[in-house]
Amino acid sequence: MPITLSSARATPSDARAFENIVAGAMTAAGMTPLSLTDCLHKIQDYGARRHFNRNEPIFVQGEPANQVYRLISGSVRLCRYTPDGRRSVMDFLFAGDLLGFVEGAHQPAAAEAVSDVTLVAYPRQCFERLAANNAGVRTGLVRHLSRSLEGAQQHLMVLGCQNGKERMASFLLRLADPMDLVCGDRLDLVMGRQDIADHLGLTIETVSRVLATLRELGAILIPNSHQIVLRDIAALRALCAQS
Amino acid sequence: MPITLSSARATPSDARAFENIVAGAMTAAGMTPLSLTDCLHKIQDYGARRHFNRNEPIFVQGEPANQVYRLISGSVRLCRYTPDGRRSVMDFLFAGDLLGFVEGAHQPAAAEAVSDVTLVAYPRQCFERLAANNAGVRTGLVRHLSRSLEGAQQHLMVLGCQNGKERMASFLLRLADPMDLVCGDRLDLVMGRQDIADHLGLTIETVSRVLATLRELGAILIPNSHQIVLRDIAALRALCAQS
DNA sequence: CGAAGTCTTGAATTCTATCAATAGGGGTGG
DNA sequence: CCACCCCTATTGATAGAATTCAAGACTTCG
Repeated sequence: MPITLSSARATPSDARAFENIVAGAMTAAGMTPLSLTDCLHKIQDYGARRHFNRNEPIFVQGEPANQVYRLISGSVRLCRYTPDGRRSVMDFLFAGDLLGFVEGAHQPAAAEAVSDVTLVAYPRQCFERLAANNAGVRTGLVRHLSRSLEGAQQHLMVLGCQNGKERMASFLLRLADPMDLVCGDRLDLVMGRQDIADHLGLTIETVSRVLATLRELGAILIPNSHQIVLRDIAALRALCAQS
Repeated sequence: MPITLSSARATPSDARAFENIVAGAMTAAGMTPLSLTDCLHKIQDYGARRHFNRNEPIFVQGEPANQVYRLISGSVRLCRYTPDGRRSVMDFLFAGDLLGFVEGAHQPAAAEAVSDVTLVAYPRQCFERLAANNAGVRTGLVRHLSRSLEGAQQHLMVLGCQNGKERMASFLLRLADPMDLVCGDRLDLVMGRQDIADHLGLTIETVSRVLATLRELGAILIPNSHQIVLRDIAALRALCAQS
């Protein structure tokens, strides 16, 4: 069940409604093609709104990929497991992020709720039909995939070239990225130490120690284990110096 | 200069010829949409055939991305550099692989010839025009991006979860992947030890030592530094056991 | 043949993992 | 409201893995 942008296959009756809404939204917006996120957002009432509790699986690795998702609130970890139980947290996703846009028939990774999560799920066939008839959606899909690839490659650099302190600095700055950074900004760490460890290719103990080191260096404050104050952003930037 | 699949912008005169050829090829093939690779292959005489010597840059990180490439022969490393000179080899590419299909205006990574390389370069505008009018090309682009992302995530697992021996086993099996594996198969290592090290997040010395260890375990033979005989494939598979 | 580059091997150091114990925090039930 | 318990996080001591520094062997090529 690949994401075919051209095939004219049977679709649920909702699909036509989707397209009309999107078409209307696009013309109303004055020919500016909507981003993929905006498109899904406009039709989100047609998707199924779902809720997941902390640590609940949204989908598991290997299950049929027949839905695509848009995250409304909360945060999600995207991770892969080895047969012997090791885990790699590929990425963390937050409100507004997209999820489940894969080409193959099965989910190559699992998605789990880091905090309580609300999202909208769309049948994959509906999305494919939407894409088949809407150039803006196709552009958005390509952009989404490109950005995901870009992010994965940046993280490959982190895991391939950086030591513990540098990895943590990169992680904190990436978490803070959306906000325009000012020293003293408070950062919420919704994910636990084990999640961070599996994301950075370290152990939970090393994560703790590295955070303590950054605090001793004066780069951060740790008011509690779920909050970090970025005390010296220049120092953090210097640590993770990567292009 | 994003890869817009829908915009009707001015294109070079060659673009129309591209489309006709591809359209012809597709109908001749009996409505089976061509893959992106096949599409580019069919029109490769319209691209510029170029040659690069060993270690020569094909494009550098940050340069304007205004061409896309299809590798005819030889092998290429795709890598990123940090300001302080560290290098991460994101991937190795071989004959038939695609290169340079990025969304942004600039190359996020560098491409360098590992061995002598022959490739075909197409102006990006031509490709975009082709994609705008050809559903098969769009499908192929999505598939290419999805597979690249899949590969990057698999490598994230390697760097995040595996030790030296396991990384090397994963690397050898991935290199051998296209051929259906038989114990005793000989593998050509076109890339040097430093390339392998920067790909696996190790040092050149560790790469040497890990290879020696795998030889002592009986998993491989090393007739010379550019060839590896896969002596015990089951042992290699057991080492890199990842789903 | 010589020289430069690449690869291998050795010894010491550094970083991270592992094992183990303690401390903190949040929620539940008395 | 407090006490208790479970889960999570921190800290310490030790072991192990990979890096670093250094020297020597092998290739390749002029």
